[in-house]
Amino acid sequence: MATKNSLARLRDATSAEERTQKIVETALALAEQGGFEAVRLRDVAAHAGVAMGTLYRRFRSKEDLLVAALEYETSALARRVERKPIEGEDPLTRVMGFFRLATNGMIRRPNLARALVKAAASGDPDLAKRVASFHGRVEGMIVTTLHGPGFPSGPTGRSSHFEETLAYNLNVFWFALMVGWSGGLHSRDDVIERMETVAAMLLRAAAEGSA
Amino acid sequence: MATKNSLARLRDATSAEERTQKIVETALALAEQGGFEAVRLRDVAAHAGVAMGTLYRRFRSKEDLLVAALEYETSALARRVERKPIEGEDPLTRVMGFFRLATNGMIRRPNLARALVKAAASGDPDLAKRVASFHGRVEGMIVTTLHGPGFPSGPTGRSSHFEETLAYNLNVFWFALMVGWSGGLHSRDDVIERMETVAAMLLRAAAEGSA
DNA sequence: GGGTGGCGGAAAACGTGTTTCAATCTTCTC
DNA sequence: GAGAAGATTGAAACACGTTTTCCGCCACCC
Repeated sequence: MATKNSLARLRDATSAEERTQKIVETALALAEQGGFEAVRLRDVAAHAGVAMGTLYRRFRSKEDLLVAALEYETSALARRVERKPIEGEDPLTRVMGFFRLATNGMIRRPNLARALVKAAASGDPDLAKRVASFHGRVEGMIVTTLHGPGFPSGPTGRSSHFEETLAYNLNVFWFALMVGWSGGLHSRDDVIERMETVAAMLLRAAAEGSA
Repeated sequence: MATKNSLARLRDATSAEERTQKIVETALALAEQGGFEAVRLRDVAAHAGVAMGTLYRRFRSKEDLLVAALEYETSALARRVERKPIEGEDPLTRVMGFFRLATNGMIRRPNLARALVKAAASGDPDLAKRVASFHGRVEGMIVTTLHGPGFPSGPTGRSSHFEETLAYNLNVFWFALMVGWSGGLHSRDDVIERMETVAAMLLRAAAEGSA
């Protein structure tokens, strides 16, 4: 039974982390096809090859799972932005480049986007940490984009409290627009246009405030 | 059976409008006590003295009912604002007075507030009209408050496209902050503080833009 | 006045998120 | 290698939003 151990290890390469990832990827795939309701947890468990109990050990609820999926997607966006930083002369141009990228990335798969937004806006206090983590990541990307390419983006870069507040506010606004889009209140172009208006205002006010 | 007719009519005085209102008020009461989950539609129907079928004839879903409840509450706020308009020298002071009032009004009953916000942010496209109506009302109040007391608030008052955009953006931002509060992302004081920061920025930018 | 059509009402049925439980399997410790 | 501690499984049970089904009542028509 010495092989049992190694076999078990091989199998366990399909465990823990990978198992969780499989669950998330399955949820993403189902959400992309049919939105929030299409993510039936029985199906997720079956496709991912785990039992319901396991799924619920990893995630407290359907919303929790979908917020995890949102973090997963956000990581992909972060890699994209790190690989090819947003270009542009002034901060407004760059920041709008970022929001255009993010918005298009979401809206390219509307069912998925709606499902993720719904989960993130569900208001479940149990999810606060995960949701905050997502927002924090996006804010980080905004700060980096504000600074522009070539700026040390790690903890080295001193980002002022001012910049962080600005990034926070831009992110809040963008998220709210996505919620509105998700609920059919406005179109993709509305999102971009509103975002541009507000970003211009906030950046101008910030520039003058710090000047 | 001639009396049957009049009796039926009397009963019907408890019907239609009043019946719907009773449903909404029951939902509000339950939500105030125990939040979104506590609004069990079986209970709502029982308390309001109607059958499930009736409830579903009036409202497409639980979210629909709660958004209707949100409109109901918004009407109360609108009456309050009309009776005693927000005072203050400059638009920023007034508009912050309004948001303080609205925020406190919501947060005074946190369970209810969370339930209403969740419904409004649910992203169901079927609810778009009702949700848009709610946002429109709040925007109307914001425009009125921006103008200040003594200003014709009816269709007489010419509110520029600029003011409407400003009100729209302020409302979007406020709603997003309420979503964040609802999800435990920040406190009541955070909401007020963030709102103040952004309102100051947007109003300043607007003043300069139109100058 | 007896059929008839339709509006609601009551309640059962259904789907899906969530929980539970006993049995089994893994892993870690000695 | 044996046993303990914990994780996983499979399946059933439960709760609640939503849908469907069936029934009675009232108005209207001949």
